[in-house]
Amino acid sequence: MTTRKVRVRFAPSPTGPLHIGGVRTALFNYLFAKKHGGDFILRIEDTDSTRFVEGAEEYINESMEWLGMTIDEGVKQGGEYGPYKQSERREIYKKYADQLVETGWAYYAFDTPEELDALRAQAEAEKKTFAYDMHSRSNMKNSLSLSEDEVKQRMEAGEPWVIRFKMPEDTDVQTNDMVRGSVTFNTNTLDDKVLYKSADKLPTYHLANIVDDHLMDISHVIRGEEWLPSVPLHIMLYRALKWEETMPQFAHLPLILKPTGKGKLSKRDGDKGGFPVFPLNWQLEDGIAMGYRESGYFPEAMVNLLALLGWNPGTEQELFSMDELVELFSIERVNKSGARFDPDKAKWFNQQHLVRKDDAELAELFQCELSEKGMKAEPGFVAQVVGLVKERVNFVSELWEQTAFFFEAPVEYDPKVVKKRWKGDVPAFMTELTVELEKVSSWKADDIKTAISGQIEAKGLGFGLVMNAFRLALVGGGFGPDLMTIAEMIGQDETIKRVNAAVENLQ
RNA sequence: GGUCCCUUCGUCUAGUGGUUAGGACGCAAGGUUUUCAUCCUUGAAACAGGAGUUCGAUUCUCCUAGGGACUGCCA
Repeated sequence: MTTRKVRVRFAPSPTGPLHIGGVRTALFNYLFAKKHGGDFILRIEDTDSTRFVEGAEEYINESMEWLGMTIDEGVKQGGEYGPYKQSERREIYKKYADQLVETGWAYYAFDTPEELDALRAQAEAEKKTFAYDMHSRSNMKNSLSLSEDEVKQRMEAGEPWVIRFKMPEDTDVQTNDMVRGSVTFNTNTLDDKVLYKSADKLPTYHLANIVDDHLMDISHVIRGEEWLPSVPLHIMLYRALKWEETMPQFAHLPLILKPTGKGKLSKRDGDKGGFPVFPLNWQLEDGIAMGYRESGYFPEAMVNLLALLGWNPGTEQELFSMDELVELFSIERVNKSGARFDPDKAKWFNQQHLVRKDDAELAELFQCELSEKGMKAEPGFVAQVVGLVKERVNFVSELWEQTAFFFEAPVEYDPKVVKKRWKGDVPAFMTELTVELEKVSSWKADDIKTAISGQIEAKGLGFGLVMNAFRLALVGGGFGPDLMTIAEMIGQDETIKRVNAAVENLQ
């Protein structure tokens, strides 16, 4: 058996912003493709004309680009297997739907949605479940129960119809899932799914999916666990179309669950917990759905955290670049059980990636924030500042609150610190200290320290007491990196000015 | 209800027929730091339950319980 080229697809439907679970599915597809030197295809599954959302397709493209998942074939990229948008492939599906009817694998049905709803409601009232299946199909309005003439008549009269798959009886369907192993279903529990609808001349997901995967020569289908129950239908479809020989291999990924409580992660969880569930911001009628990008996450951090939700390389390494993930990824090491999303750990991943960035790169990102605040600073200076504090922030957006004092004198002083540090002999001493600071001829951290230490000793004061007050004057609070370094960086004049200002303001 | 899937610290997970069941996030304590943070050290914390197979099961099998997905002319 010759091993065929790996070709996988990510096939979202453009009904809104891409969910984090969808992003992970895309990522695993991408990693698998690249690991095996294969193609990563983006197919837009817009077969539900009623759920189409403007802008969703562009959102998907932008998300993939931001995260660094390069698409080999797709609507924008083109390719030899196009079109890559299902609404542009109508004729193709119609042909195969007809073929299934001709070969007896499917039939026309005229039951209206309202009739079916009524039957479902009725069944529910009797605590039963209605299914359009091998048991009920003969009582329904379809080409199996109706005479040929009547079928023809209804169709010629323009009555809407659908094509349903005629699920065979009592057949065991077995699949060898790449993450779950052997799974078996019996067709007796399956229903006759709609494959095609005349109303909008479009197939449903099931038919479109099989036809496209076959025609696009997809080798592996990697998708969420919610698709597992439809595997037997899909296998039967491959069989009915005589494509079983080249049927792709399936892999069903575990779900991403809520941080607390039950069920799979949803948009509401993000709102409640204050963390993003989407890669990019998405405008809603009643507000905005937060995105990772706009929340300050690095794309590589998001990729990293998503990769480890349901997969691990078996070592104790937790931080990976996209290249490393491609190198190490294997579908066999994907977990079977659902993974709860942990917002705290997500932050940690971002912090880890932030610390690992070099100062110049971070400085560049920080410059944007600075200019928004009307601050101008030399790139070299900003890089130095960033280097001093990057270990104490999770996001670029937190940089300002840690470094504002490098760019402007404190506008206010932390009252708690004032109360604790600015008392007794301190104010008087600080005034004297400015005189000493004036005298420092070489404004370097070490020299400043020597000067201050000498003065403290001469006065017999506590080192800590003075230093904390000095920090309060320069920073406005009790935080920040090494104080002497701060003094050196803001300069001699500014340092003295701030001490004087503090003495004046904190009487 | 039916079908299918899943089950190791609170969370993400490693792991093996014989281990002190390992790591990470978070949490707690201590230390370093003139401060905050970092950092370091330490600690608490798990094999869902019951049978069976076996000299020995967290590991293999079965059952139970719990959780989840699906059950649309949605994907």
